[in-house]
Amino acid sequence: MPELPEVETVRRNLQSLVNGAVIREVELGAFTGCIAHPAPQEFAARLSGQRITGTGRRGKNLFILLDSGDDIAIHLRMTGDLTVVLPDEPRGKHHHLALLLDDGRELRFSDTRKFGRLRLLTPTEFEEFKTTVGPEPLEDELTPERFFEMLQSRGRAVKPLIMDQAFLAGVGNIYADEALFTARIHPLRPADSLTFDEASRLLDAIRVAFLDALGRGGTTIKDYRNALGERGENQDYLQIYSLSEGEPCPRCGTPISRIVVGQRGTRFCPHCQPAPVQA
DNA sequence: ACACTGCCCTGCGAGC
DNA sequence: TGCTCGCAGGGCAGTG
Repeated sequence: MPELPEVETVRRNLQSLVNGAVIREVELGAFTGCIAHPAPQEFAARLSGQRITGTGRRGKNLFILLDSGDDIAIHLRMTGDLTVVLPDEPRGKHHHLALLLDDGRELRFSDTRKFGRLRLLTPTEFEEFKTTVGPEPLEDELTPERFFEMLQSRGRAVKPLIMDQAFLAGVGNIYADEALFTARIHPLRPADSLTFDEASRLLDAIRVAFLDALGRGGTTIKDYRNALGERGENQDYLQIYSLSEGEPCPRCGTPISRIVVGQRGTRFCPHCQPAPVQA
């Protein structure tokens, strides 16, 4: 499922593939529920004739900037897929939307599980939207001191907290497990119980996980493809997410545990990531 | 304000 | 072999 590195990979693809192109027409598929705002017909009408002037990203949200000043905000959720193809490319079973470009190519959106969403935002709506998303882990403004301070005021378990997009942008289930493993922090540790050293290690582990994955074109467990339809390679380098319960920890050999935290399957090493002490 | 639960949706693997 | 069932999960609405 696309998290920050995968969305950033797609953004870079789109930046080189469609920047400067004009959207001639928007072709709606049978399922228009993927267009969250405004109504599908208005969405299509307002996009037609617009030139793409750039791309952007905030956490897992991808932006396509238009010369009208509006932005298309896209969230791929679990199985959303954006690809740039020639018109003779057959449409997949879960094709939902196509932006027909003036050079003949198409920017297509497909999504098996129909969780992904597109919305067209005015500059005001865009600014408002950005305030709902937490800081970017890869930006320098997020210092270890600031991250520690953010954790200090929160009593909930650290894993669901770092996956909360309003708290921190871009971390999903895969990189949460990877980073907590690297930083040797149990996923159920209350956020405010982390020491400064642990907070610092966690932020660093998130950054390393993201940068490594970016360098390998993202993680493809099953569905993820970039805008060229290619798989990522980072799945071959995951430390713990791809392991099953009972398989040995790659660091110490202790059998890996699997629990459910905030409805998400969670892997950790009970030796390297000791459980919080109950009060 | 914060924390937590249920729901959306389809494909796939396990079990019988 | 073919069926049913339950699981996978990001974000949002609703609840406490």
